[in-house]
Amino acid sequence: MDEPSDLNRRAAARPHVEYRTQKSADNTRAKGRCKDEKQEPRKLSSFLLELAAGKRFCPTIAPSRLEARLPVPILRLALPSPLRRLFDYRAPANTPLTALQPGVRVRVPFGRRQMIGVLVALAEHSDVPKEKLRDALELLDEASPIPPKLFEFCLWVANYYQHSQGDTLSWALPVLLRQGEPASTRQQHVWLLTKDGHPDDPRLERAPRQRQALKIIAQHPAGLPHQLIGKLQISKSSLDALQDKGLLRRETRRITATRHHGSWLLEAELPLNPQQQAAYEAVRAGQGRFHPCLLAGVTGSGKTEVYLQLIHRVLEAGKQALVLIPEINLGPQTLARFERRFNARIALLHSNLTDRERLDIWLAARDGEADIVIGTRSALFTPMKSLGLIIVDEEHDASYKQQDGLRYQARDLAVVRARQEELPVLLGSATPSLESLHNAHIGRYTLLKIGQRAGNAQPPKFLRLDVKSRPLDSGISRPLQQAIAQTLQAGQQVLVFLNRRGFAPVLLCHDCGWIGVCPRCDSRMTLHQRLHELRCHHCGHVERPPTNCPQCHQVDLRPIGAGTERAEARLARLFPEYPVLRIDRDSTARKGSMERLLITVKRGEPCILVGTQMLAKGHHFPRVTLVTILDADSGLFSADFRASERMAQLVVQVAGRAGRAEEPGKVIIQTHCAEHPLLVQLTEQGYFAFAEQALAERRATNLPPFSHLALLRAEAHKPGQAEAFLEQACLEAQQLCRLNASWGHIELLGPVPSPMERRAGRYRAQLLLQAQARAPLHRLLAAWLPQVEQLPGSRNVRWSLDVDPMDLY
DNA sequence: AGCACGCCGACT
DNA sequence: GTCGGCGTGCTC
Repeated sequence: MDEPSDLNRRAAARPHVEYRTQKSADNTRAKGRCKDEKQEPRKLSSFLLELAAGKRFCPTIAPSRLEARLPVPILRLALPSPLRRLFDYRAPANTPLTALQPGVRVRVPFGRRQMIGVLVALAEHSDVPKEKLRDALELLDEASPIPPKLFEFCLWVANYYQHSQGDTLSWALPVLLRQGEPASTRQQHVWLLTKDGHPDDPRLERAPRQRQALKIIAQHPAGLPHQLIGKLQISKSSLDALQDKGLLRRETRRITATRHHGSWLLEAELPLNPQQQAAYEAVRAGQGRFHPCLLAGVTGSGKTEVYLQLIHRVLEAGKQALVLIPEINLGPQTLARFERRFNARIALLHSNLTDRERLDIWLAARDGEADIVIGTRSALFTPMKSLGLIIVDEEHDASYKQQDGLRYQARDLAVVRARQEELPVLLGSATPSLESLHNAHIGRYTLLKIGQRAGNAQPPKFLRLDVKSRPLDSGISRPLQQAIAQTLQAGQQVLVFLNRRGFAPVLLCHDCGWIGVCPRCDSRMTLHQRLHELRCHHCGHVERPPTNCPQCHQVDLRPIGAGTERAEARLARLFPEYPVLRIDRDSTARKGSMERLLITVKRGEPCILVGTQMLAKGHHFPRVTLVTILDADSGLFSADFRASERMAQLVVQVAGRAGRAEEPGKVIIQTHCAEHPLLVQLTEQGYFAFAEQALAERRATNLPPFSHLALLRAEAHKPGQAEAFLEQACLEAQQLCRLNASWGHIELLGPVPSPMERRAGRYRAQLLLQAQARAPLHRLLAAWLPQVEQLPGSRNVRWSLDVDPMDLY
């Protein structure tokens, strides 16, 4: 054999196929089994093995004849359904075996609908009774549209989070691919002159429109894209006529993004300080192998410059970089910075893309036509032809965890993907998560610290302001008011941080004690005074605030506590000569209003910025020299064991907005427990000292990262229903644990009602699983979930499993 | 999840 | 009389 045929080459290149010769390992409870597969002329399995090994090549026998002698293989498909199993189908008639690569999409009948599934495995026969087995309708791809490594990654993810494989693939693939769109780079029609084509052609003397059209097209020697025809006032009929005369031709092209040649750099790289340099060298040293690094750099230490220079090296090596950013509007800002630096094809995946644009980027990245891909957590599922580096910026950010459906943690998965693709991965943050710090401590990640700020910027000074038994005026104590006044008088800006929207979190009747509660949740409604509304922040329920108490009909209804709206109003009265700008989800709801507010701040005149955590992220306020945190206590005494970690991260991130220029910043934290060890640690010795203390507490209480959690949540319309379901599930789990004591110990905590039992009209409960090691937990989950799915109550409750939950609500 | 089937209340 | 409520069952 001289030339390997296309058929043969494809078979040899095929990734490993899970091939089952005997009865499938799962699906064992299927009632019937087909046993009449004896008459097959030869074993399909041996043929497949030879094919996979590239041995079999038979140019004289047409593929159709070859297959005629083989039994029809069974396709095991992942279908977009929450059911945690694969579905078996007979391959469509006359399907060449070589076309059956894992990852190809297959259109199948499912119930009385059609669906598009993804081929996961081939099998010789199925455990499904013959009469139930149906024929697949068609294969949509010649080869897997999804690169084998990414495909494997998706299956890994499905397994880890105990999510349906089909649903996981659905999440990971662009919408258009799930809908059956061809997975090839977009085609484009362009118009070109033929070699005879010339605007001076005598035949056009009496056809001015055609002549004009030809002139325009002549100006585009590379071809004029068809979409521009309308814009340039060229009519379809002129084009037809010109084509008939043989002056014009149409060509179909793949749209390819080509890079302008030359240097990758558009601007000079900044010099790195020794710590930046060390971090840069350390990551570089890991090129081409799995090398997870945690870059812990204080705010303003120039982490981004390290990223940029590392990416530069990746580009020079002819590879691609994947950059994950949190789910706030940092995209445009990041993109702008990258575009200023690099002459490269940079794609930004953001929420406003059309399905078509998303598919185009997906394909471009897959085919190596994008050099850098920037995006939020879902960008982690972008196929990359030759990935060289993954960066997760602000790795501690909560938005990396998806909170519904497939509840994945993109930061953790970035490390998994890097391990699988043998790449360095860089997690960066000024306030690393305790999980990542722990991983660094035990040597799983390389810890890289940048302690100094770039330039001459001074770190801010922290001050704990004890407000015990001091009156709070809309949440603001007298000493704080004085500090604000001084700062404003000195011509500087003040940032007031309060992580609570609205005017007041409670509306109380002073006469009878009535409180405005949400009719659908176990929660109090927040008063929004300007909107004249009582809002539930948990379900979105809105009502008019009453003028009289609904219970005693008196009129003395008082707002208790303070949110940003109240702080803003109070500050505006206290400091009428200075602008007070509020930045939270309510004040920036309208498009562009954030930008307008920021323009005022950037002008640099003294002003007060009041806001929620929106203020803590991304934006820099060089003229802010005083940061005040109105309430740090909620972070110290929450039922949630991660509350203090989040509080510390927020405080440090907010503080990082101040004192970036020459003026040193000051941070004042109002608290009722100024001597709280965590707070003292944080303010006097910094985030890393705090983190050590917090980690020691986690170790002592056996909480993550020193143990591993999974949370089974359930909610139902009737009270008690969710708990009853979880009780059933718990019994199953106990039984599994008893039968498999060798798996290792797993603690079952609950079921208990959720901390806020009723939410949006549903009663919620949860069952927590805690294990010392990952493996026993996952062994249990894998055996348990199929049982939970079968539970009789599972129809009446909405339930979901959260592996590595971020909050226990 | 979807989407059927199936059996009981208020309405053209 | 039927339109439609959500309980139960199934999807290879």
